[in-house]
Amino acid sequence: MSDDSVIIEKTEESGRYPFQAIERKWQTRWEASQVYRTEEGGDKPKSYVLTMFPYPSGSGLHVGHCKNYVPGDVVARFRKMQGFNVLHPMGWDAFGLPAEQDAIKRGVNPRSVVPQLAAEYKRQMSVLGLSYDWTREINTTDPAYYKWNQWAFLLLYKMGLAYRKSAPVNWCINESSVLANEEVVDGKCWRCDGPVIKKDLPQWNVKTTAYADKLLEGLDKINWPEGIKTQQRDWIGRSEGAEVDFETPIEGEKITVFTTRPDTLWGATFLVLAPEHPLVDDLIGLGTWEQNEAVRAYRDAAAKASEMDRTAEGREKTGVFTYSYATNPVNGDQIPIWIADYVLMGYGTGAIMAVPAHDQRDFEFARKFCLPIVLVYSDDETQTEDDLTAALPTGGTFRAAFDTPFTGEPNSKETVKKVIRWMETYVQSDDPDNYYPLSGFGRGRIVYRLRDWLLSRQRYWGTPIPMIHCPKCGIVPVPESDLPVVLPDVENYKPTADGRSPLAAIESFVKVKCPECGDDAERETDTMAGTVDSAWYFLRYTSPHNASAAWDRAAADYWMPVDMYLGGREHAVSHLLYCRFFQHVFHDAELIDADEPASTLRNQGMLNSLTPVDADSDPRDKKPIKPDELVGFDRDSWISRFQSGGVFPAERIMRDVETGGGKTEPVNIEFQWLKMSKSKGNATTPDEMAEAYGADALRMYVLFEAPFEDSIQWSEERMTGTFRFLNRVFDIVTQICPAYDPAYSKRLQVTDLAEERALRRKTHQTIAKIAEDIAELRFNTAVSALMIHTDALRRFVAAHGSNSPAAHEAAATLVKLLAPFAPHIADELWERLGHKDEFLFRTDWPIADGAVAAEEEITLVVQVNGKLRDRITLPATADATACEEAALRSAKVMEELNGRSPKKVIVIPGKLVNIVV
RNA sequence: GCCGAAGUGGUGGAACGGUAGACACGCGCGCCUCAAAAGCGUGUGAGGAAACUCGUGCGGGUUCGAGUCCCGCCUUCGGCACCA
Repeated sequence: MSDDSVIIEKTEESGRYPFQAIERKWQTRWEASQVYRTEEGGDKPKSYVLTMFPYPSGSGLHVGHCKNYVPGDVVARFRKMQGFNVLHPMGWDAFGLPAEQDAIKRGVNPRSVVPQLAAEYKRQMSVLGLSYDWTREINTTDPAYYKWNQWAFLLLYKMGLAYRKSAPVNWCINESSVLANEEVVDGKCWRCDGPVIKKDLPQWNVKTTAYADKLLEGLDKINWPEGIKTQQRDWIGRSEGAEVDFETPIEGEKITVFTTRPDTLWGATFLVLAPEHPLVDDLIGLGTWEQNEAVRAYRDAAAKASEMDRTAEGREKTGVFTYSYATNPVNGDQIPIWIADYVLMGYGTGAIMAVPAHDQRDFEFARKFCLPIVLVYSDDETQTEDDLTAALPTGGTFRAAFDTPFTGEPNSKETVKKVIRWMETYVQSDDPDNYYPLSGFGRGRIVYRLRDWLLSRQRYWGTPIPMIHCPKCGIVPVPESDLPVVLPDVENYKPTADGRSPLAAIESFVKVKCPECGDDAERETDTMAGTVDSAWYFLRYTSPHNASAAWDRAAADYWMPVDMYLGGREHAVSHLLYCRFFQHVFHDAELIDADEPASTLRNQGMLNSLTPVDADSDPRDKKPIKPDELVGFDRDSWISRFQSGGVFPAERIMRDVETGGGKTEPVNIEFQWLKMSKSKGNATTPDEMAEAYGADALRMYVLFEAPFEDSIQWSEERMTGTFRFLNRVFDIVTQICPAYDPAYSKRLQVTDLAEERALRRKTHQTIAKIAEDIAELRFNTAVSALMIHTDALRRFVAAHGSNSPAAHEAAATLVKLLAPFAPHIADELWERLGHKDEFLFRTDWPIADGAVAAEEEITLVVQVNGKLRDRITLPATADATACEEAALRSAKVMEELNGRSPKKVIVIPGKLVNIVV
């Protein structure tokens, strides 16, 4: 390593430390010596630090990515120095639409683009000094990776968790692609904002619903942010209630509804079916031709309407009567059957009993269509339905009018349970005058809002689903020994007109022999959703090169679960739910010990950039304008102009795509803090910042500027703070270097010099403080503590010179504590202190000596009636009595008391005395 | 509408129920310099000459003591939204 021991001197004229040379030098050395290779085994504890892996796009990294990657890097480096075996890997989540769309646009195969993009990301990550073990790099588009997606799919299939079903799906017209529910935002496609309609296609689904309860229970034992847990609970949406059967005029067909309020059955005055309900067709035909046409028209309109139209805010209830009636099982009433789109086929049974007196939606529907309203609960028996202006979901007692065992019961969960028990056992009566149902017309049931995971995509750039359709044998899984089913090259990336994936057009891919009968068969042409790739990638990192299994059992059991998982809040219910599902499935299949993927999860904040936007665009979502589209754009002066005078006019260049020429048109400009992204034109690259201030200063800036979970308002100006700090560190440590004795600890002893003791105290307090702060992800206060410590050292050296072992201890400790945050300058200064051929990554975290860290004196705060009146310095040994006496002796207190005697004295020894008069 | 997070100087932000504003940006003054930049030192919540007083979105409460805990509002930002 001595071959490149470049002597780097501070460039005198600039007054800045030579960060560029230092960073290049150490990045080269780290790479050459493979310092970040994961170590396993020994008797060290393990720590798996994982940052969500990126989708490598063509625009590369910007400084906003530092908000994700730098904190993880600090934790990984810290744990390593603390003596853990650390797994800190990185990879590429590279399947999916953006690469494919780019391919369509530019006519290139994503297969050839992904490695270039990944290489560029990797280069930029190295510029930032991130300590990834690149020998464990994974790429989801590598057949050696997605082979195991296919293996996992076959496992789900064998476990009965994967099934094919023709179902209405979200279909984005623009992208000609199926979307998962969470990919539909406000009824529009999350990616292109295009309209989303319902379309019937045979789809592969996975029974996540079978794991609903396990996914709920698992939340209780993991240390994840409460907000994420709440979102997952809401998404799963467990709801306890009952199914109730209603007889219909159609022979042998019942309508089963789901209700959370079976206790209000006596108030059910009509039924409502979802337009897609299978019985709708049978019910049509019982009315006149015109009537049936109206029902048909309504159903067809509902099918065509986009999700946005159907769920639009404050929308008036719509619906249509089927001219059929069902029988209310508790009283034999014939109640009308309606169809309305506020009832959703995907939830419960797709049918409800409407109880307008106690449900607001049913109430609105009943009032609009003049349907009867019957109160089941009321405050008194004289209350009538006519007075109602809104439904009464709570309150009141069960009315006497219904001749049930429930008269007088409160409107409560207990009553609901009683009714369910009664329903399940209710038997027919002999009394011919009363209508009584057959026994068991209803039963308790739990339903979930969670729907099964739709993972078919009619797209090219994804993992082929390893299934074969045989005319004789039906659906046959590809034998495991034939995996991977390799994604072939393709000429055309667009889906076929019938909605099948581009793979359907490749005969050599589609044509296959059935593994069971050997006859001609066809391959499945759907590919998997990208969320499959990320649902188990953390397991692959534990043994990324294993060719015979998705993971090595021993390695996975050693590293799992992830100890610290860092990523954005936007994955709350998609990725973070699916990866938990996979982990539970693998656990149940006895393939892994851990049943949860990550014991601790934390969400970092965003990094926002002050961005010029079109002031006249949609106020909730103002359109950013790229700087190069604005005539005479000057960031600083435009921002100050906006801040002093608000919106102002400018000229925007409208490029003509065909001719390449441009004309301008007027636009009103304002500035908004928007999440940094290349597509908005508001991004700054880490390369620029590393060039101007160094990666270390950039790292420290994103750590220092705001708490980990908060957003940062990007400001290059403010980065000067951490940059100046690193310069001061460089100056003071290099100043100490000539006198520095690496064996300083032998010379450390109890000293008469108070300043020396104070410096050592600060050193040891800082060690403890930084360790605590990193463990809690409080990087901003950790950086602050480093600044305070550096300042203490500088003052000490200014006053007492650099010969003191206390100063050497402070300097060496400072460099070590700095290492997780600013690894380049730390390694450089460590070397300059004489520790040749060492990497701080491989050294030990300093140990705080509690005795040295203990304060000698305390500042006693003296309050009178809770107001600060005096501060007294006392020896740290002062006990409660000494504190109280000192406080009462205080001249300021005597003046304040003015002869009055204290009523009460509160003493917190060593801290505070409060005298109450 | 429901759920979640948060409101502290000119700015980003500190603060186990115990000195509000650590640390930093900006700004003022001083040193260095022919001058500037950089750097170093120093000051910087508001009012006041000072002693002091007032100050953590608003209104109550608990407490010897509240930015912190409780109740009710207001505002901002996320997420969900006819889920029977």
